[in-house]
Amino acid sequence: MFDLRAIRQTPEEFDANWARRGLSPQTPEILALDETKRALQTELQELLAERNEKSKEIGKIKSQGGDAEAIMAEVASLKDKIASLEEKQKEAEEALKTKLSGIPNQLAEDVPDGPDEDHNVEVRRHGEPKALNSEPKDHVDIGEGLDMMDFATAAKMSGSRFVLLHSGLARMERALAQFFLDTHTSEHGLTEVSAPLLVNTKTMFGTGQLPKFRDDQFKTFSTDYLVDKELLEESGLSKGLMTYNRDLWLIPTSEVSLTNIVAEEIIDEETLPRRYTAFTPCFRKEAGSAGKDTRGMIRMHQFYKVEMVSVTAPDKSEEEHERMTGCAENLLKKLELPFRTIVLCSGDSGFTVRKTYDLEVWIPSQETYREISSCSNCWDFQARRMNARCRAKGEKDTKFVHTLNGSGLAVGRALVAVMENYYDPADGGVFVPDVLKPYMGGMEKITPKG
RNA sequence: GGAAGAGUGGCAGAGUGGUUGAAUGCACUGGUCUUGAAAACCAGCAAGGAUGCAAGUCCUUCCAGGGUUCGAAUCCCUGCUCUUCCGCCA
Repeated sequence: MFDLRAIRQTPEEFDANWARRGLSPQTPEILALDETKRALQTELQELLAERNEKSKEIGKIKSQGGDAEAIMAEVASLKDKIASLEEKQKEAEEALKTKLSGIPNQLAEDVPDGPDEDHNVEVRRHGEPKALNSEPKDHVDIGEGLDMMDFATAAKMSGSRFVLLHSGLARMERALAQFFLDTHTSEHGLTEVSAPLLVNTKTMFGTGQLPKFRDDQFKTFSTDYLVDKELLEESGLSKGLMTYNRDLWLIPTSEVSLTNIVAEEIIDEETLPRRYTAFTPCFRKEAGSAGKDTRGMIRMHQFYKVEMVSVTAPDKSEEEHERMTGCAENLLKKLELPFRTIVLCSGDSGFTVRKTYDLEVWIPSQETYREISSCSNCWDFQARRMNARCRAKGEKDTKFVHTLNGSGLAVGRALVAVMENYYDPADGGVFVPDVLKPYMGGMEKITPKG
């Protein structure tokens, strides 16, 4: 969300920034809605002030035993006017909020301009892809060769974009997650959190998944709710029943749960930054990805991810962004996987984001780098949506915090990367990276069953 | 799932229809005193918004939504959360 005062002052700057994402000018509509809302609000407040004053007078007269009939009638006559203005004001406010909640974040100045992912800019590179003396095998062939990766059975129970892992691969997935978490907590100073996987609508709004990306989310529903909804429609009862809502959303990333920890809070600025990490499954509809990455484990409806989230004071988020990206890179270095870091261009940057670094790991079978982590500075965008603020000692005013999130790392994709980069064509096995051995009982290599 | 109770400012906790945005205590901030600190004393201390050059004025908010009323923290309805007990369960 945005600072309306700032938009009023320099609308052209906001439009120019949004234009970098390919948006047409947004401020004329925003300012018009804002104008309407404020005019109604002022009018309403004048009436309310009149009502309050006269009501107080009635109280005074009555306490002195006088007759207040005349003035009571006067106030009563204001009632309808106030009710209708209240309605209009609420509608105007709603319209403004709807408009604002669908507009993406402002981009940082140093985000390169460009229409799509082909215009992202490489920042640095680490490691060299190994020269292969045979055709590279992709992770599906490797996994099925090991008899430890099973898409068919997953499809039977859940449809496409699900998978079962067995034995060594299942254990390696777990080992990766443990290794990531332990490195974050012991070396990077993050606090491990175990948080809800099902969250309410307000929470999904806070981090920006709703309302715009509704179609990408999985939603649960409860029969209780349906019963009540039917009752509601039949009875034509008040809207009050609508607030009874046990429907929950499956998190698409633990960024949602971790960032919303500070929703509605006022934090002592001295206690910032807060740095969280969590290992959770993530659930995504992948609605817009039909036909994309249909083979293998790259794009699943359910996958594991270790997430990092930082909450900082407003002047500290840029350095925190670099730090966070470094934490993710550190994991790939320890795994000895070749990767590069890129900065996303304007057209490829996400809705909530001011600036994003992607880490891309080398995937031999595709002879290219593929995304394995995305580290973003959301600035005050999410904080405004979830009303998360901080206050410096001795200061009266509160400020919106800045929030950042990054994968550290996507576990499924990390498994893919390890399988392909550590593949041994001699026997179809997969060497265990040194850092994972302690997590796999000292195992040196995953070898085919039997 | 059933029963009972409760949700008020950073915390604790008064307040059951009328100058209550809210007593009091703690915490916090400034001051007096002190070599310094503590104690004591004095003063200040919610958030969001509208309007205005500003000083200020006004509006909203006592879990949330709806209702009654000239007027709601206070009365009614619905929901949510928490506590205790029972049931069920990993």
